[in-house]
Amino acid sequence: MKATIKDIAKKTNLSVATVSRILNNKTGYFSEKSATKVHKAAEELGYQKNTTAVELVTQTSKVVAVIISSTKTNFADQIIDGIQEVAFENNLNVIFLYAGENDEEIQYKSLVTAIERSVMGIIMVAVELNGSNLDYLQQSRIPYILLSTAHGPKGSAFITTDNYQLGYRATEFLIERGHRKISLVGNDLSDTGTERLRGYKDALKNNHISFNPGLALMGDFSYEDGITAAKKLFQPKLRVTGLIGGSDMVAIGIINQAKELGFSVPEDVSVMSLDGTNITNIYRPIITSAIQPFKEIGKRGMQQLLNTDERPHQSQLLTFNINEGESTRRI
Amino acid sequence: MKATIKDIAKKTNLSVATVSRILNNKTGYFSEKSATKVHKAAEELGYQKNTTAVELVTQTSKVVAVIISSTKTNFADQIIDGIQEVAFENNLNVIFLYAGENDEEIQYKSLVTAIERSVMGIIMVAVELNGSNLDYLQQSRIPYILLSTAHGPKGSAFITTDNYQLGYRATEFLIERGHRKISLVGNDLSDTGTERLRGYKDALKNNHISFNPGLALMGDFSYEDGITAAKKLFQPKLRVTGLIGGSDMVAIGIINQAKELGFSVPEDVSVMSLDGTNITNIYRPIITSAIQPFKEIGKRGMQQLLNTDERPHQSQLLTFNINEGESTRRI
DNA sequence: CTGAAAGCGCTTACAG
DNA sequence: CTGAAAGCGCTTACAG
Repeated sequence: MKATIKDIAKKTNLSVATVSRILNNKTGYFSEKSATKVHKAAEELGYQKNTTAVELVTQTSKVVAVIISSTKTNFADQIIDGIQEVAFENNLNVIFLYAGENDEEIQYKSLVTAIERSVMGIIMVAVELNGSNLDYLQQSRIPYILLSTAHGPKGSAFITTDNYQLGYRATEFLIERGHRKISLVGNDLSDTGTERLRGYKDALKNNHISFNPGLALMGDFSYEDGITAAKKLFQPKLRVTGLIGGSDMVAIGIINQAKELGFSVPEDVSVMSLDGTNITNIYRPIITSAIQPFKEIGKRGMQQLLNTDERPHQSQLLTFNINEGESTRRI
Repeated sequence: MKATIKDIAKKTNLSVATVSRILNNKTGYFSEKSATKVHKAAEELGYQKNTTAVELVTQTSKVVAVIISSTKTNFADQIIDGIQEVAFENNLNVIFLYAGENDEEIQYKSLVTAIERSVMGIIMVAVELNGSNLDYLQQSRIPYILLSTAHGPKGSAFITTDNYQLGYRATEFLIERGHRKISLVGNDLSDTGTERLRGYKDALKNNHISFNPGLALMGDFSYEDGITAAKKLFQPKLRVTGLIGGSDMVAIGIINQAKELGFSVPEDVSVMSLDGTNITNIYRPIITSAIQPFKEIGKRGMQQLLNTDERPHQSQLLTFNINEGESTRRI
């Protein structure tokens, strides 16, 4: 059996109340002499505080649960880093739960795990909550925030990169370098993808380029989306000069398939991406990319959760920079 | 305030005992009529079970804590998948804690979080525990297991790929293809790295190639290790024909730096790696790699934790296959 | 089928 | 400075 404060009380001939006060260092409520005895006994018994009991009696928790959509989303690493950094500064514990790839059942199970433990807050990373899960989350009354996803309705707060600008400025970037046949590839049909598409269209329009629906290929940000798009757009002949991948993986898919078909990047075709994780620096050619501030998204998410009491959650759209690599060129 | 079973009891004019039995579906201990009333009241009150209280009173936990060394280790994703799969089958909850990159303080904090919650088991992924943290973990009496790391001493159980064979067979693979000047790059000084080095040396010896200490460059499995090694071994002229990177990142570092110096892979030099994560298929050239069974490591780790009672933990060394990509050739 | 009671490990007014 | 007591939300023998 694990030792409890009762065991310490018995061993030191003190009450559990006094032991508790000493262990929690409630200065002024105990004598040095008792303190020494208690600490010695605790040490000898190998005492471990039972946080579960503490949380029950104090009705508080110092735990934030982070629910992540999947382990396949490599940008989540940076968001996690940001969350951890702020949590560490504020002496909070963070537990992570993986909710699979849009799997409603696993998503629900991870919500249950977090909610039934009465965590102090929940951060959802890149999770598209379906209706009933969102209801469940809201009903719990636990403060929450959505990162790297943009749910307009239902009044949930979210923090993400400005997806409209992502679409707009990437398109503009290629236009400024002489491209006019530009494809947008691998974005999904959620707010994230549709905002990017809107930005793409507006950038074309403002530069007097007519929108060609055949060049906006939606998907789910996957490597395969890039492969598919390249097959479609590069055969029987190159129908575009520039492509924007909805993620780094999409861009790499495009480039690999371009090579497969005998085209060079950026000599024959320019390719850029919209995430800018570390892989863009490690791949060759180095990939031109809009670098999303993922770590900052994580930090702000955690900070905002801590300020719950002061004001209602507010959504934030963050800005970004475009890093010019070796996968694009002026034509 | 959140609703409790006491609220339900009041509303239904039943005792908390009966309410508890109904909510836990202890068949035979309640009438259909009461059950209906209770479920209705629970629904109306938005009742949420308080798992913290349940764990306290039943003195059990259905939570396994997984402590991961860092978000930079990309193979951890597959291990996580394996762990989740088995946990899901067994109706267990898994919480993940990130412990930084060999940071003793964060490592300790994550251990505290897990231990003070009396989780039913702890899985350490790619974590090198220092002495006092290991003591702390063992003292807690919570079952634990180490994945993808090999601590010989202190009787901890671990599951990992056979690192000796990894070193041996990768070296042999290159020797069979005519290479005799072979370098091993980027492995660390822990059991993992030293076992690989031992396998490398034995493979050389068994093939009558003398060991050259200048070709065994240790490191910490990083991209930079690959860059550094290539600078050292490729200038002023190529001093090796084949290299084995201790991780996919090390191999990519070598290849990128080779390109930088004007060498082609595999025409001028062959490079292979010892992880085999997805990036080896996405990079070009496709990287020849010993594919570690990471997902299997995760599954077995979780399974073994579940069998704690039956027999003491046992260490396992798993086998692997080598996938021939485009980054190596016969010479 | 149901309830009263004890208890999980801890904290904290209240009283001295 | 210390202790007795109540209570956090729940479960479960025990008794009926």
